[in-house]
Amino acid sequence: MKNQKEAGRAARPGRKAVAAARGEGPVTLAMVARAAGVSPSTVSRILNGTAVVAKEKRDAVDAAIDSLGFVPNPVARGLAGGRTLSIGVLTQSIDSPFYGGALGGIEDTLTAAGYSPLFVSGHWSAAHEARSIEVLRSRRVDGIIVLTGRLSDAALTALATSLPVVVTGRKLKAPGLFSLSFDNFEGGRLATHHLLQLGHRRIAFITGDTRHPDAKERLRGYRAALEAAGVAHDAALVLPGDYTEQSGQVAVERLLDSGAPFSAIFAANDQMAFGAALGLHRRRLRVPQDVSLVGFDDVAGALFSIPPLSTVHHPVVELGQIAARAMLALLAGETPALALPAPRFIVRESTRALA
Amino acid sequence: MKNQKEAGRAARPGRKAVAAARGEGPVTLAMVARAAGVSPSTVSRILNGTAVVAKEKRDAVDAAIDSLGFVPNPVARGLAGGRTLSIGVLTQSIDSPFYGGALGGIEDTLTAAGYSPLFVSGHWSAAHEARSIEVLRSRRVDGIIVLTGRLSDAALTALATSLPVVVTGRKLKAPGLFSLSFDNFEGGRLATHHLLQLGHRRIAFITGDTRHPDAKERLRGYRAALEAAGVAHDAALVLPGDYTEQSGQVAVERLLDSGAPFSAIFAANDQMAFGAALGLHRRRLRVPQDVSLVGFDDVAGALFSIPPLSTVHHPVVELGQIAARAMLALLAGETPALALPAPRFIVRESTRALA
DNA sequence: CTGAAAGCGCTTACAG
DNA sequence: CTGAAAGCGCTTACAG
Repeated sequence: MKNQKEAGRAARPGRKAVAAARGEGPVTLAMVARAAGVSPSTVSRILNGTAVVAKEKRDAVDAAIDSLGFVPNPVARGLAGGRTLSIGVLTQSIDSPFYGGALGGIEDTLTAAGYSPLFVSGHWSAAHEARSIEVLRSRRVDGIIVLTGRLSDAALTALATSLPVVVTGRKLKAPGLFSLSFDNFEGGRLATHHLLQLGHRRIAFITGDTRHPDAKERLRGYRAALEAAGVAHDAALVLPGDYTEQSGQVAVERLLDSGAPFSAIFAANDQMAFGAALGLHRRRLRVPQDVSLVGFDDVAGALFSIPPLSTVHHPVVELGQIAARAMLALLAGETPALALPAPRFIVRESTRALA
Repeated sequence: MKNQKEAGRAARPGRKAVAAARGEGPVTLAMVARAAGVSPSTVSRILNGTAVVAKEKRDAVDAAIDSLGFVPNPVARGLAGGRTLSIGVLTQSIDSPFYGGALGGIEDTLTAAGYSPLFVSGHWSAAHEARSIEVLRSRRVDGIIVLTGRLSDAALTALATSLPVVVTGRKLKAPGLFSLSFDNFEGGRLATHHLLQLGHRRIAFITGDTRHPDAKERLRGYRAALEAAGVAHDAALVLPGDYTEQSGQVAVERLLDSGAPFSAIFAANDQMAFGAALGLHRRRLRVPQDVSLVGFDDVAGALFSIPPLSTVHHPVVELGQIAARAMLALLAGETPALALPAPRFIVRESTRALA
């Protein structure tokens, strides 16, 4: 009997000894409870604000937490309570120059609220995205933020029935789902309008992947601005692109080879604008002296390109922050009342009035 | 008695009903065991390859797993087994143009091995990094990959006593720790050598934050190359920078204002080279006609800068992949035998022979 | 307001 | 080779 008890008690010190040897101090909630002279339930309730607890017990627990340096184990919390305090974030590529800012905004906002983001990549494929979502679910994230991507609206709506979902880049209404979309149409209009104001009439447009709604909207904005200005639309001036620098460069080569006259280029994103700039440079065409160039997104590099690129500012950091705040609201059972700032056109040095 | 039993049994269907209503199917290991007619222990052992199991039971379990679509819950696994199959990754900024590639390499390699990366940012502050490491530990990651940063060697060595650690950007030997360092000295030498070969003698150097070992090494490489070529070192040609575009631009302005003659600039990273290029552009100096310019790192933007930047290729994607593979090796109890590729200088269009 | 107890979904000695 | 049992560190009805 005594031996058994000894053995039983020995288990704890043994564990602690091991932990100590590893330079670690895995203080558990039970230890805090013991130190404070209350039950684990009470400690848990104080931790979670789940119930009102007598002030003196609360103080004793707080003191114990401090002195022991207790940090709740999110893993155990996840198993027991069903909350892991982690939020899945589906991005297309963890190192996208475009989404980088959004990831940072998400991380900061979530971390400040005690949540951890779990980033997974979709690699621009619906299949990959679906797999990544599965990883997220198997990790029991409390919610999922989807940065655009190719998942169908139906898939997202279905997902939202089991988890709060925040999605960017589309307009979707469904229970448990909040969507956030940037006004790409207005952005496209703004950029084109800027060029028109400078006297340009022959304005080429390099499209993004037109399977994406945002690419479509930007194109629509371009057309609407031309139309509003009474400029006839010329199909020869619309070149296909896919949002990569490479495609921007190729588009310019084609445009030049086609012989169609133009005095300005509007690339549907900055990366293609950079490629276009290089394409022009190769043909000894100067920006903005010979050709005015505008981009879209205002990625970090736009400020230091040569010349600094005039572009539509896409508030990606805010996008991330707002997406995260919307998720936090959803988690709190609230209905997010948040929206993205309107597009602004940033005039830098890549455009000039038509002589 | 009957009622109790009913109530007891009702719990399961209730839960399942809820789950079903949410469109979810949280199949548990216990369900698999029941379906296969074995004990949970056996299922667990098959899952983990922890013991040899009779072929027929194994087949039955595999079949049950397939038909039920069972996915083990990593959260429960983490609690029970002490392994979470997640690896913490401490980066400085989730949206760094430089580290982006490394994060992608880490993600791909880890994901393929069934692990999930948990990215946290240090924001270039040791205090922040320490806090982020705590988040990682509280989440019970199985190991931590540290991408440079400001943590002391001692802190990392201590960390490695409780967890496998892989650190980049320094040379450190300690139990449970593997370090991976790029030959920045050689890279600095290579870039300078390229300029020397083109006939340049007055080569300015824009440093990184010299508190970082890599920045120091690059500077050392620059000096060594000059010395080897018998070129006197001129302190007026060494300008302080901090790895930002902004600082590169400022450095060039200072250099120009100082009146010190020079025909080439070696910026300790590409971002500063971009800033320097803009600074030169502002003063109507052309690259490479008037000034040759080289960078370091070969970030994505270098290929499409104008002109495309000659630079030292820093294999960041491989860095990430190798760091992840080293972690996997450490986790398997092996000693990683991995190293980074040697630096290569990439000649593009920002340099030319001195007339 | 607060405890005792059961349970979250696994893993792992402990015994066959 | 395989089960029954205990336990990982929490949370949450259930009873006071």
